Amino acid sequence: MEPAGGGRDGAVESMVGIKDVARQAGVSVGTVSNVINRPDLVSEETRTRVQSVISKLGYIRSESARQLRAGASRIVALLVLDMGNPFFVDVAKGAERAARQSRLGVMVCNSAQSTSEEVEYLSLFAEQRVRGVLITPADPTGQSLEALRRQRIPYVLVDRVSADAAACSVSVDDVAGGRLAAHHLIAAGHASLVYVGGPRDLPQVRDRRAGALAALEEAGLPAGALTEITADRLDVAAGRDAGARLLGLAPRPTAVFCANDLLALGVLQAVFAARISVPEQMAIVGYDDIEFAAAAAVPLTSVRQPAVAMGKLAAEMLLEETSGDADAHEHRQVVLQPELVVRGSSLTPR
Amino acid sequence: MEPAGGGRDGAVESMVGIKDVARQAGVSVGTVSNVINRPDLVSEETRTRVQSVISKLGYIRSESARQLRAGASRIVALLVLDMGNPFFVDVAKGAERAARQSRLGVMVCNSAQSTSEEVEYLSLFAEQRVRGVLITPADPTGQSLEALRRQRIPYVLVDRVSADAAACSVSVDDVAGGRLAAHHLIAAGHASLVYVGGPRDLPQVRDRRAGALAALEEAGLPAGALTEITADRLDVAAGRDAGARLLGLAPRPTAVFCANDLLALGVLQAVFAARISVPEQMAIVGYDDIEFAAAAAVPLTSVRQPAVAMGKLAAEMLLEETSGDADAHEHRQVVLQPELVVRGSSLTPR
DNA sequence: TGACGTGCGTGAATCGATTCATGACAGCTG
DNA sequence: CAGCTGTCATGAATCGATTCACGCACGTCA
Repeated sequence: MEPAGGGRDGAVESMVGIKDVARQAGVSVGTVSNVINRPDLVSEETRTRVQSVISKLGYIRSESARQLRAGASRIVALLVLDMGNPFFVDVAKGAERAARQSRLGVMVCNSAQSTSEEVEYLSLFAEQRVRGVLITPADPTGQSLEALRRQRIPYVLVDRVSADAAACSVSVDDVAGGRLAAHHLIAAGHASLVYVGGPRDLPQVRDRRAGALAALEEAGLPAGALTEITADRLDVAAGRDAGARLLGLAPRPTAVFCANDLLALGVLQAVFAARISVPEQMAIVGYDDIEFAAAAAVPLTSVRQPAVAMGKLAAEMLLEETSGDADAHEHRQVVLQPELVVRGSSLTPR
Repeated sequence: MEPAGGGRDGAVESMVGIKDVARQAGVSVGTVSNVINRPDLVSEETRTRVQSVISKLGYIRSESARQLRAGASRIVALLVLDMGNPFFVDVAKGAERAARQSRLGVMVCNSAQSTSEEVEYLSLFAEQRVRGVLITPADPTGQSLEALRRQRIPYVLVDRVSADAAACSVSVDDVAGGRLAAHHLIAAGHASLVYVGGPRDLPQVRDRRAGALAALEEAGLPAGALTEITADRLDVAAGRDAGARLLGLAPRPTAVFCANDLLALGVLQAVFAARISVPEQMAIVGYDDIEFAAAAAVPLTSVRQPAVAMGKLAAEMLLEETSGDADAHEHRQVVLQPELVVRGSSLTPR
């Protein structure tokens, strides 16, 4: 295209490397590297001269080369279950924030709850020699984690507790969250409630239910006071289905606790379509406190998870693990506490 | 460290490289490389032997080294304006899908509409020598794009039209979308309507308004039939504010068209709180058709953008550009068509 | 004056894979 | 048998940065 260096600056030919800088500045490549990485080893004069050449040529150092020597890259991977769920978007925000403070990038990927996609991504991460992985595993057997361990890739579990303490983890106390929600409904005068759950193999779903049962027991109510509806996924459409089933129950329930906000929004929609007023005739509580919970036609009471904090903390723990000696590191299991946010969907009628 | 291959597998010491494979298999490193990259150059026998050593040692090739020679990495960057907007999440899904078919990874990052964050990310991408960048620019001056061009990083604009045709772009015809929405409301009998827009410098906001005006004109209505309310951001909270202002208008509007679904949800919530029934007393149309639009208490009529297709197409165009000769490539401006999805929030009363 | 320390810079080795010119060897032909 | 072709494998050069042992110049002190 362009004849021969006709352009304004020298950027016509491929990429300017450290050697070009060294030549222009009349120093060795080692010195240029020192200017960049250990400026205190270089004399004031040389340093400024090299710096100016760097900016004149628009030199950008190659991460590939740097990481080839260093052994690990400056990228942290985040593998979540569902990018469509605002909860995980918040986790990603937190992780990104923490990573950027160390000038690291975050590669956010979506396993969409599929074990095979998870495996595929993990192998991509291994090839990239990522600094570490933040993961909410989709694979219930734990083989994915086993693979990470074998390949000596540091990882931190997000929204999961590490069963065998073989890694760090950051999670939220789902039993406590379930208890908060159920306790709130019971205190409002409801003597029985419905739990709209999801796939049985999700720890979250089980724990939140366990918390609700605990709250019933504390209130002296029988376990039979909890009716259960099982959705097959944790999204809005599944919530609508669950809502329909809910309305078929007799006597009609007055209080519903959903395993997540997407389900709750679906339920709310079904209930609203049936012209049943919320919260007067039916109280609804969700879980996660996503932005859309507050934005629903009837703002949704929900159990807030510190999602951003969780992502941030997870990333920080990963950085901590990968910066010091690997041997000196002790795995930690951090469990954060959820918080009830009361809104219109569950206010006591009077 | 290790005396002489004493462990179960060799994985105890650091990382197994191509040299280890070569030694074990009794061939040269060049041959191992050929087995991986050009298997047809290697005899059946050697190939299987090397393959088996590879899997026995659990060899994983280093992307850093590979890309050092190749010059570019196997990562595509996606820089969006707002990760919290499900629209961009869908774009990301599409891009990811296309990228994975070529065994590329996507690094999704969030500029949060901040020019400075955008700049920071772009420099990270440059250091990483990413294969290319998919970007919805936050910087209105175009300097970010200028920098990309100077550094010879291929990029594709997403949800924007390239003004000077200096790059590929994939966008949706926002004027047509605005026209669709307004036409729908006019056809339902509304003789005037309100446009809830956002920041003036966003092309989307302007174009959708222009489309609405065009529809008015086509229907023989005066331009004054369009009242405008300007939100300062494009999120739910801003929508609530706009809704409050909307309700203060006299006479009360009967039809509202919002520049995006987040705004529309906010408006819907404000309107609902004021006990005004939708769509009987007020019709509302949004834009983007995010999942939560259908999930609203009154399902939201919205202009659907082919977000997933857009992300997919953008990624494919980028791959096309980066795989062939850069010189042979001709930049294309693809404009997709939006589609009206009619739901409860705007059904004609009778 | 010679020994020594210090401050600054050099240049070669290195990371792990790719690529290509070269060579070894087998099989075929005239 | 010499000459030629084609198939495979080799090993060295290369990508761009980091790192470290070394050397040079200068100053200080005994």
